[in-house]
Amino acid sequence: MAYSGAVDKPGLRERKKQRTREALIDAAYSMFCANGFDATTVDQIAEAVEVSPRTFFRYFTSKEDVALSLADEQITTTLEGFAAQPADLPVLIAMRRAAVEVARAYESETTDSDRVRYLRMQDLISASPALMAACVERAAARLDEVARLIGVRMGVDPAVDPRPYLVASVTLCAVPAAVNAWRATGRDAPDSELIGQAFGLLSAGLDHPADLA
Amino acid sequence: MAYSGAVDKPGLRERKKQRTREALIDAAYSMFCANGFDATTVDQIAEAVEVSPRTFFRYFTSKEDVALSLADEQITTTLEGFAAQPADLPVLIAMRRAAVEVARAYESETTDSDRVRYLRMQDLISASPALMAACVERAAARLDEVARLIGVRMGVDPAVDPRPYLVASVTLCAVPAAVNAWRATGRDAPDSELIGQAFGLLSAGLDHPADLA
DNA sequence: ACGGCAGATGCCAGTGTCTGCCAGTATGAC
DNA sequence: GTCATACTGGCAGACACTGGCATCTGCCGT
Repeated sequence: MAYSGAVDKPGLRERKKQRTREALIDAAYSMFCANGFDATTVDQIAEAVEVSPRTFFRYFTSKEDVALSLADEQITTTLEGFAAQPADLPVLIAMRRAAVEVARAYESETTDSDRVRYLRMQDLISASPALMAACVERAAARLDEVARLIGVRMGVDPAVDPRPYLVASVTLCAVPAAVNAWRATGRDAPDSELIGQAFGLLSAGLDHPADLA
Repeated sequence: MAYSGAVDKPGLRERKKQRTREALIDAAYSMFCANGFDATTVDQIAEAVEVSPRTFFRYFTSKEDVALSLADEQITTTLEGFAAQPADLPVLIAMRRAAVEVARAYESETTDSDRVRYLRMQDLISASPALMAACVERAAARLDEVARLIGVRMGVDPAVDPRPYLVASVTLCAVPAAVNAWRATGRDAPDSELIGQAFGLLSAGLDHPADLA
């Protein structure tokens, strides 16, 4: 290496790739928000970044992929936070804390572009059924992983006791849907609070009335 | 009308349409099961029934549609059963009863073709991510309808109180996912039992241990 | 510093889903 | 029998996505 200042310089090729990837995401989000997800074609996104359409598919496996790349990171971060919670916490409480932490982190993001992009993504997913489906599909793909983590905390084996799968399903699928609906009801509380409330209801049992604070 | 014997004869045209529709579903299921969902093309299905591919799309909006036509009916039936439950039952209990009833009805279906087709559908959906996604997309499309029904029973307005949406999401999305995972764990209990257990856990609150009977 | 290597990209052709459009045919109403 | 209507087929085309091949460029050993 030339001079050892940085910990590990990624190399020119790698940086260029990263820039292309970011540019594709940015262009895609702009156009999705301007014209809608369905009305935006891959060709248009590629043209905006001045790469060939073929190249787009070398960075993202599908049109949905570019829209949900942020959501994926979010899930990953949440799971890391979940695993790091104190071991004596009940499962849903631990999951709630992790989810709320992540939402708060995005909400208080200093750089505008990150925070705005996060909010845009929420709206995009809400607006497009195709995206919503893709979102759940990706979540389902991680169901095993999540169930395993939950099983560890519950002290049971997901292969024998199905409860981890139930909790995993609820977390991955029902909570986002509920938060989405919640936002639709007009309350403009930040997502972090809505997430907290959704978990609260689940934790208490859905049939028992709970205060909505 | 010609002669008023039957209550309302659907007419030749209508009957022919119904036959075409059934034939398409049958052919599709056979080929899906034989070669898989993805490996089966619309052209092949159309050719098997001797209609043009164009006509296929006049009966079904997509390839997924033909595979999920049964699931749609199932949801509809469940919702009807839900609305018919005694009004003093808690929401999840009522939903559980309705869902279990429907599953039982299919399991004890007298005509083999219906029962077999139901089981085939389950396996198809489990096996194909694309189908799973479409399934969720359709469920999401009915979220408002379900939330409205639940709101009536809870005595709250879904436009103000988001809890109906939470329950609806859980019912439409988390429960099927959990049941699916449950089946994957190897237990070969009938779906009706798995559904019942899943609702039981939700009703009690996910953090409290519950017997899995 | 040079040359070869591997990865990144572009271009092209092709598959498969799905949608308008227009014309031909069959059904039901009179 | 006649006519409007609905159903159908065939065609052209948009769009997502994939494989193959040629080209170029950053990377690395010598």
